[in-house]
Amino acid sequence: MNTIEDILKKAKLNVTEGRKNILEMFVLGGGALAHADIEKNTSVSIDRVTVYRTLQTFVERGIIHLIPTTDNTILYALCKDNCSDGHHHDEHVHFICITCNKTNCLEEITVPNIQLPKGFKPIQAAMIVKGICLHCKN
Amino acid sequence: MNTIEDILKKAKLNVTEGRKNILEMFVLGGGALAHADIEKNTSVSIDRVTVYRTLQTFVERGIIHLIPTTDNTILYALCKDNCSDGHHHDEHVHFICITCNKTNCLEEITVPNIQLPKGFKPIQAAMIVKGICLHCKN
DNA sequence: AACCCATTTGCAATATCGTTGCAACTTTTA
DNA sequence: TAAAAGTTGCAACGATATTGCAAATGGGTT
Ligand SMILES: [Mn+2]
Ligand SMILES: [Mn+2]
Ligand SMILES: [Zn+2]
Ligand SMILES: [Zn+2]
Repeated sequence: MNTIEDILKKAKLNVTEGRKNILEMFVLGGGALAHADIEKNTSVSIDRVTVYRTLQTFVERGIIHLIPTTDNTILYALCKDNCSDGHHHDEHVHFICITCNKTNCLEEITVPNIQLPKGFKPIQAAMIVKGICLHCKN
Repeated sequence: MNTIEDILKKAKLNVTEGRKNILEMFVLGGGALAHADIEKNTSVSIDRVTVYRTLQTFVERGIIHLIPTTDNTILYALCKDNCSDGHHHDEHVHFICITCNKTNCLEEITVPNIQLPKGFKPIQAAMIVKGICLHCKN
């Protein structure tokens, strides 16, 4: 039935108006969101602090993940199903459109392995590509 | 003769105590630095605002470059010689050691090209690798 | 439905971070 | 050495983020 509530329950979180609202923005909107996007656009009014705490909780429970950015803003996007609790599996490439300024998770593109200098041991890698997105081309 | 002053002069900047001090930290230290590192460790006391403005100026003149991070902190490192004015050529991989917490520019490793989904046009790419660095291994 | 208890929320206070305008000071150049 | 240009520090401000605590809400029970 209701996807939004299911996600919250699966994460063992109480289903509250605020959480439903915020999660809905991720599920329906599709793209990446910043704290400010959420604070401004929720239908119900939600306190700033609650937004911070909700995002933090969602990250901890594997509902959303932080997106690396090149301009030190903080962005979040929905995780895939197999993320949970403290364990994320979001090693995909992120694409930032310089026209519409939206950030897309390219779930199907994984970060390539590269050859590091001798002595460096890689554990995790992130890749951010900037360019023109599908909708903004031509 | 004095490398520090040369770099400043080449960038058409006045040679001041503050700038010499900050630039020296980059040249001697070798690694990446955050605003806070600089504010705390300069031998002469330099105002917060001046540090901000100095870093900004150095970036504009191609002396240092911003380093992308995954935790939305802002880091800077020395540019290679061929960066100047507003034109940077720092598309190398950055390595963050999870032990010593230092960030290294891997100047010789360029960010690999990848195949994006149809319709996405790449313009610039960044890659950040986390792991254990040369000095912290074993 | 009324209750209890754990969880969640909002508010106020506080901390950190970064920017701007302006007057005083320093560096460069003549 | 004096004028002009460039740079700095201070104070004020704005944005962003964190914490403690009391009030409100949600989930489970009777
Ligand atoms: Mn993603
Ligand atoms: Mn670098
Ligand atoms: Zn776009
Ligand atoms: Zn290390």
